Amino acid sequence: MLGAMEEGDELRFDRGAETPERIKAQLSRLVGLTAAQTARASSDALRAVGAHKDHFVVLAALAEFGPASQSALAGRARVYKSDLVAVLNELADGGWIRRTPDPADKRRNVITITDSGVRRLAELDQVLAGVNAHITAPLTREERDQLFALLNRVNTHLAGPRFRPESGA
Amino acid sequence: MLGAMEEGDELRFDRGAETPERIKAQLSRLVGLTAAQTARASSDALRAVGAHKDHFVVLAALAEFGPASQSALAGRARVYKSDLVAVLNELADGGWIRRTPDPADKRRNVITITDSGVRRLAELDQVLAGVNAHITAPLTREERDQLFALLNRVNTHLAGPRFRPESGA
DNA sequence: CGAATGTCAGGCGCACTGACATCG
DNA sequence: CCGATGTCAGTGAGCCTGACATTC
Repeated sequence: MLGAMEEGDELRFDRGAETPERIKAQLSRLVGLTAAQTARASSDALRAVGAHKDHFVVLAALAEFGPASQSALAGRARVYKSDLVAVLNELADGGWIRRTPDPADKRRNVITITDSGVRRLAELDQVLAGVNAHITAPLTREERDQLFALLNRVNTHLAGPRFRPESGA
Repeated sequence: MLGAMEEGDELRFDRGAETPERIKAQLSRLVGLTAAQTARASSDALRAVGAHKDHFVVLAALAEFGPASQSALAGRARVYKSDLVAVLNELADGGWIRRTPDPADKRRNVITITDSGVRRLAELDQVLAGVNAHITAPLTREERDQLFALLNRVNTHLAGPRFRPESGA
């Protein structure tokens, strides 16, 4: 109750930013919840150059694996095929990919990355590298590598189960 | 043109099977984007017990700093005051907090955590500890501590600028 | 008067589901 | 017929902005 609180001056800290140390500590115990913060930084930076996360991921998947059908692409880039449609539209509008019907299977489109798409990918890659640099500014080089290594393992571990952008399921 | 894409590769991932290594590597170079994955895990787990992230954060802020006005609470818990209203309604419905008008300042409400609120907080804490355990399963204890320490620093670094749930701060 | 407080109404982006026509 | 493919429509939570009445 109010017992713990002494005549209303407890509520008098209106100006800024006390640092809730313990809350922050608890929060960063949550890998996930802390994460949201940093996720914004990436998507903000991408938005600044007119892209989304999916643009990057899809272009990367194309660059690595070559042309693919949309559903294959969805699986690789871990994007829902329903969302992929819009992403591909945008990428096609930018001239970064080409979407051509597959003559061998009329249900499919073959998605190909273009030369400017490769350049676009490099651009986005650089943007994201900048974001990472900013995010990890207080860390030393070794610590940064360490962090990425750890996140990579966590990520790999989580990737297996749990995610199925409408594969067979 | 279809050369790079073979047949049954599609979406078969029993144990991270068709996991695009380089994409994953690129993704986890993005602290932020990797983050989104893990964030889901936390909010899913919280939803399973009928809570959101904000429930946890707000209760934690109350437990640590004691009773507070809504705007002070918003600043501490880093929640928008507009969203806080609904959160407090839910927490009040659960009997976890009490919202009483401040006699000294009729604009304000004094938010107090109840005994069952403290218990609720412990419950949520445990839920999240479980999530963390799951997320960081492949890591050793030292690595896990290391990861949290690094994230904590990153978090602290990012917390300063960029965020101001309208407490003017 | 200007500033703060709580509240409500909405917006935007993102992960996700479901249905549907078409084709193999 | 069964299943895969691409597409569209729509949900729901999260983060965020803006306005507004009341009180200081």
